[in-house]
Amino acid sequence: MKVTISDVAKLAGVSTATVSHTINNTRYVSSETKDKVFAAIAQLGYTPDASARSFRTGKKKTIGFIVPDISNKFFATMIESVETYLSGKGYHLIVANTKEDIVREETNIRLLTAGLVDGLLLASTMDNFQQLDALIPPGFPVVLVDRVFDVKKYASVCVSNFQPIYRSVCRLVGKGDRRIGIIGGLPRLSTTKERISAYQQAIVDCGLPPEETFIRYGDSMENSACGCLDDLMEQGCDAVIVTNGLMASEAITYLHRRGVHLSKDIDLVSFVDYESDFYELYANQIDSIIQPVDALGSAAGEEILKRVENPDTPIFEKVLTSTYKPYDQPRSWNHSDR
Amino acid sequence: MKVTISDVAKLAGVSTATVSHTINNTRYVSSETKDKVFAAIAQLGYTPDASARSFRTGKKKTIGFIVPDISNKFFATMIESVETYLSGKGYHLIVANTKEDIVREETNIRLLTAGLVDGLLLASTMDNFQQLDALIPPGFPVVLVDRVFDVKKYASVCVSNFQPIYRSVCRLVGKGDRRIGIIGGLPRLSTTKERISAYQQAIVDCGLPPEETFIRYGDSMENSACGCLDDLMEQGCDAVIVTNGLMASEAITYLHRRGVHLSKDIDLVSFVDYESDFYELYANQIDSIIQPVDALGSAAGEEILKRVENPDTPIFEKVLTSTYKPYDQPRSWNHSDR
DNA sequence: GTGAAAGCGCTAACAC
DNA sequence: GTGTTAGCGCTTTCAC
Repeated sequence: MKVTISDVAKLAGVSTATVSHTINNTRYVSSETKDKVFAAIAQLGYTPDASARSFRTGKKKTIGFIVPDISNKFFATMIESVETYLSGKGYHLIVANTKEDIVREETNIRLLTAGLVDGLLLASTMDNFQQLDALIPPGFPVVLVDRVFDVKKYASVCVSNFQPIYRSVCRLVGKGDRRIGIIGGLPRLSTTKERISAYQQAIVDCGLPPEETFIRYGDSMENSACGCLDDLMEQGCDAVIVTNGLMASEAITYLHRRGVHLSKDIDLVSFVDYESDFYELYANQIDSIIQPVDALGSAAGEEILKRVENPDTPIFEKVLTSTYKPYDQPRSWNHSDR
Repeated sequence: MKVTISDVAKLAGVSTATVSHTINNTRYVSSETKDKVFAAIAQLGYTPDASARSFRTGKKKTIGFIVPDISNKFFATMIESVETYLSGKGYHLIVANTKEDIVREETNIRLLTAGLVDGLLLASTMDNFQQLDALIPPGFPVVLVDRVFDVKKYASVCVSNFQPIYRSVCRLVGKGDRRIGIIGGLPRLSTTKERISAYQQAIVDCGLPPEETFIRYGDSMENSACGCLDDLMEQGCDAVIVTNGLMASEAITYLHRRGVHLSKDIDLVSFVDYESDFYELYANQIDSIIQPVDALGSAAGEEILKRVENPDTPIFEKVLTSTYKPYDQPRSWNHSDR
């Protein structure tokens, strides 16, 4: 049978209040009493019931994290770092995976916010902010991660998308490339939009003719990059920018199989997932944009806990910067590049 | 303010019992009453509080899954498939990541079983069964996943490890290789032990001299394979078996960088993570052992729910089989190979 | 066909 | 320094 706090109290010869306070260090208890309580706990093998506790306090000590694709190393690594951060603070993490499916996301938001978690980290696959907003109970702590919205109602933690893509284009142009294509993720995502618009602006700024057909969109998941790549190569692109690590691996694999040589036959720039094997293998043949995944994760953890513990924390966007790693540092100026 | 079941009852002009039964379809309610209740629910925007509910019923509708390494695609994919299975049955999944750390595993087992989840899926990094067993509350539903123990106290879902490794050795020998090395994962894991012993037995059966130094162990995580590989190559191995997909990617990358050609300079056999890019890229140069990850995941989900819903379900081991994919099908017999 | 009411195990006033 | 006790929101017996 389940052993409860009153069993402990009875055996220790004290009240349940004392047992509770002893366990939680929440008011003074004399050391003799403490000893008795702990002895009773040990003897009975008592473990406080987490659901009774969270029911009573309203605190679950759990954060939900809704990710679009757990098998994408970018998110897997982030989950890892969020979890490490949270568990250091005594919190748990519930992960839900939407596979970039809006309906799955809706379901999960509803379920998680209905008393399962204290706060929500959300890398949303939605594009309609109203739709999202309607699902969040008023006042519920939410931090958007990686993907944001125009309406700045929720705090967010993300990575600057504009600068590295802009720079990519400039470098490619400087290298002599004139037909520069780009493969984006799902068009509805803020990350995709930002990256594409950085590309467009850079193309114009560099004096190249804008070609709508050089912009191709994948689905941000596996097995969507090759078609785009085919398409761009058919159009005679001499350089391609890939805006997501998963699609980049695919692109590299595909080019390799087709016997296309990186940086000789075609220039590639890509977001890469740090420490992934592909990064190691091709780091010297492509420009890499390395996102600070671990930092993103802990920042996300930090922000959501702030808001769980103090709901009045002001809204703001935290923007981290990626590292741009040119594959072949050109003769450099005397001063730093960044 | 929070809207509760009695607010709904009041507005609908019925009792809380009726509201509860209406929501849960748990006894007959006339359709007029139902209508009133649903109208009130809609009007107030009522959502039943999950923690009150699970406190009351003792059911959390949540399963915990403790994995050793979430950034390993094998486990990431499995999480995905477990979650898909569970959410179809109205259950949630809490994932905890141990990074192959026994202490983190202990902490997580304790936390999850203390009222957070109804059942536990466990891909344990422990080797001492007693230590594990002591952490599980008596009667708590547990299913071991991928990694098992000699003592068959808990149900398990895993993949046959012996046969594919044994076959690997035989094929390599048939190809003419005589110095066959193997890189295992953490030595304490059942998967590693089974694979190594399959290797040893096959070596002996094929009449090769057993060489202890041809057996090397990584840590089942990233960045541990290269050292082992170096070592084996220094010893003049002409073939290497890698027993885990993550380490295989590394091995391939590393060989590539060192300019060693697969299947020419060295033969490689490896567990690969299906659909990973490396698989695509090198499938035609190495023998691959493909584990049925999705099937593992749904089997794990199925088994744990069975046990959550009926604690008396008999213990048994479910063993799935991997697909062995020779890289270069030799002229084959008329009948099937398997 | 529906209501009243007793708790589930715990925490936290409030009281002494 | 410790005890008493009122609920948290829900489900579910028992009663009508």
